[in-house]
Amino acid sequence: MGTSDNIVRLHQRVSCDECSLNRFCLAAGLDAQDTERLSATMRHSRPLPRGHRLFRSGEPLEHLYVIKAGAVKIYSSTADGLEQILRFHLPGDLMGLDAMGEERHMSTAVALETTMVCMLPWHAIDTAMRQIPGLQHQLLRFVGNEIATENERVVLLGQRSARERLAAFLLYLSAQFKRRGLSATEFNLPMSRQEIANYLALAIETVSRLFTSFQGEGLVTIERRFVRLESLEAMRQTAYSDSVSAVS
Amino acid sequence: MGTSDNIVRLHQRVSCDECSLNRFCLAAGLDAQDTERLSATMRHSRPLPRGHRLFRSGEPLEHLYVIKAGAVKIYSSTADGLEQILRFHLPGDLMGLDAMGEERHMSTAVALETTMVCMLPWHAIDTAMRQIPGLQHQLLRFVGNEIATENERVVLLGQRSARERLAAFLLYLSAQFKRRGLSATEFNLPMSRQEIANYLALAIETVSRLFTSFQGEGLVTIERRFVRLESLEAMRQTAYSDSVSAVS
DNA sequence: CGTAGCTTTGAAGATTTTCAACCTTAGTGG
DNA sequence: CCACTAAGGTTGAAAATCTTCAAAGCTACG
Repeated sequence: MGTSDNIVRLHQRVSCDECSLNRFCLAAGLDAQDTERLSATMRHSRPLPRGHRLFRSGEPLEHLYVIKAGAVKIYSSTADGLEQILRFHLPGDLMGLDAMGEERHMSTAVALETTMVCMLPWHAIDTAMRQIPGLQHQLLRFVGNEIATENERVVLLGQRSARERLAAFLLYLSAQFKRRGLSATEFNLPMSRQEIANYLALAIETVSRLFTSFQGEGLVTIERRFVRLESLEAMRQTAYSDSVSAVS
Repeated sequence: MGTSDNIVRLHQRVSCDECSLNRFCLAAGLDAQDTERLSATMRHSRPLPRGHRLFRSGEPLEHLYVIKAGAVKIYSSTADGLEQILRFHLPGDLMGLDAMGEERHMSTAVALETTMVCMLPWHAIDTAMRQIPGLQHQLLRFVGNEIATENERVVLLGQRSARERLAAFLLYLSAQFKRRGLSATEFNLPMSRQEIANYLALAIETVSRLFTSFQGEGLVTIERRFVRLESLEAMRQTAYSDSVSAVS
């Protein structure tokens, strides 16, 4: 038990039309020829094991990555060796955009589970952009959304209690899975408690206790990495107004 | 006393070559004609009073703004009315980039003191980008840097204590002023205690106490909004390793 | 079956917030 | 010119939240 039948595991393969082509080219209004030209430069990774590093802080920007299957964490390391997870990525997500400022990665990307990616050479994108006006526009949109997401993250860390943060995190995952056609209420966490804690800027024990507490209130059912949200509405209550004590 | 002679106030006018033209066009390698064409679309605001709103969350993206003089805070409002200041901007800074994703502002910009800005119509930039390859490249660099800055902010909120955050904030301001040719060790805070507290995700009382404490340790001299950093090195110690008790 | 790694739980402790009061400064009107 | 007021800032004490330390439990894997 734990993993229900209707839960599709993340590492099932997603067709590649779904990733680069669709999100990049078609949305940018490219014609078939342009799409073909760009996708020819694209390389596909073999399955990468848990812990595999896609890129590392400081390295020059060589590729953008689109996840085909699996999950990835992006983290930043401070001078004194502390790590802060900045975001998690799921299939379909584009990674590496934050390197565009300096053409150098400012963060490190590591696979959380067996992961496959498409690699788009940056120089190919760079030259394609000069010829295809829609592409750069699309890219700016992506980056703009990235900033908006980061902003929400600062609000989360700045304004929300531990309880609210964890609830918001579960809702965030729920929305991500739903967008990918998976269950919004039942899923497996791709990351460890330690990684959740780090992401939410909490101690691992705090996360553990909150999970227990959520379960006690009937908000969720949790079994190791399996999560079932018993009520999205109650979870929203918890995420956005802890002051109004969350009764079922 | 408080305001020394050698401290140039922010609201002294910065020449406009300094803002849009320089940062945007010249850096993008545009020729004189292109630069001229783009700068012709640019509008200059009259001095805006403290509290003036430049743009508001939800509004469609109409302009990018470059600060000529003054200071601006960017904040995001949550559904339940809480505000989180995302960043402060000083003369020369470009604002509005985070609206590119949805072509709609996701945050609100308000003048902290009397402020003057250049307004660049987004449609002009958008069309110019299609013709001038260097421009979009430059824009992507800007946005990339914005993401890198946001990342650092998440690390600050996630990994640093109140003490470390405030020290890092003072060093951040110091660097900003230095970059603008002003004193790195003596300046006036453009924002209130409340705004500092909100930015650092702390209670206003905590900020106040820390200022007092810093002063007691001889790290700074503070008088209302005037700040003198007595030792940048000691302040760095405080910002990055509070564990090693900060002795002069 | 045993070990290693991750997770949970409890108790004590630290940091930060909240509440409440007071102080200071700048602006206002008598 | 001076007192008054409002806004912002400081300080102290109590309380809450979250973390740390320590130990034990569980699961997966060899």
